[in-house]
Amino acid sequence: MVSDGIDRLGFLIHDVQRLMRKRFEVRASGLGLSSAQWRLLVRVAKEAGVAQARLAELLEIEPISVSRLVDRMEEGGWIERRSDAADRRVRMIFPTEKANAAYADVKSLAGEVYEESLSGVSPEDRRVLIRALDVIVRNLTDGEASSMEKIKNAEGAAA
Amino acid sequence: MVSDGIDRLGFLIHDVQRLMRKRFEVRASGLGLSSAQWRLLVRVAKEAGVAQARLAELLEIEPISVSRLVDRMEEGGWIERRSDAADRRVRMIFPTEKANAAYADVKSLAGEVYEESLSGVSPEDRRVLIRALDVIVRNLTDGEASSMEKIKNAEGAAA
DNA sequence: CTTGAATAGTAAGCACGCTTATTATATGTG
DNA sequence: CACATATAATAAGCGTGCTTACTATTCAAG
Repeated sequence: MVSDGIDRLGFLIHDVQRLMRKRFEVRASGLGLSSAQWRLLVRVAKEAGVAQARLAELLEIEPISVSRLVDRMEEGGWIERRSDAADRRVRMIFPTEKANAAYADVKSLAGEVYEESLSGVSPEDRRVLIRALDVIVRNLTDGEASSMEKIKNAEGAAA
Repeated sequence: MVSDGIDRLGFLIHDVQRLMRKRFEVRASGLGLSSAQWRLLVRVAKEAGVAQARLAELLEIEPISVSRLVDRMEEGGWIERRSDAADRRVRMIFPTEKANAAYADVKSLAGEVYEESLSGVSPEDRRVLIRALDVIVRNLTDGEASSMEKIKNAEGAAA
């Protein structure tokens, strides 16, 4: 019962997240890109011109968190804010040349960290791991809707 | 090759950690215990009188992080700092009555969050998940030693 | 005993998440 | 048009991690 280690799930996830982030940031420190900035950059690379509010949805963080992250990334020369002529509330986010140039490098760097993390884990177990994590994300994301409103969000995602 | 989803590992871990912490904190908000405080409390409950420096080792966070966490937990009435007569540099940390009383409740609350997270994951896959996460922690912790000193730490852990 | 290195704890300041509140702009309804 | 509501972004301030630098204390050498 206790020996399955489920009671350590939270501690394990917390430790893994902290260690992976740390390792990534040591590697990427030469570039000056944090892991949070990298996550944002991946999205912006795929959807150049995306609005901050949409980024917040995609990254599942609050708009204010995007705002300050984008502040620092703009200072770092990774992204550009441009105004939307059609809706002057909106700031459209574009990757800079610097970001495009670094993209492939940082991607392979992230891949290295994943490989180091998974050293000794069989391909079979890796699949189970990823699948289980996907299920957890889904369980906890849906659960939010049950405890609060956010049902409109679910509709939005389905559309 | 790409369809195994390994390239999403960092994103998944990050999301799972954030969602689990959030869910825990919503549940425990009535108590005023955050997940970081809960992690520390578990250690203190097992080793009453432990020094802050030792807590930092156990939790694998920096002493300064323990210091400020303990500040807030002392304010919240969860722990007590007592001076060590034998070594006046040391602050020994003890759980309060309030902490002891809340311990079992919060533990079962954490268990609920884990169960909700793992809904739909088979016992078999749960074992694989825990095992894989354990391996990742070990891979990334050892790797730190290779890049820095910390070899003495490994000895300490073995003793 | 005195000097110097090591250790325990803290201070200051940063990154990144959050909540709550504010400003500017759009939009829908009378 | 005018007013209410909604939305995009930001501001202020907090929690938890970090690095770097400091004080107080201990301990090892001389």
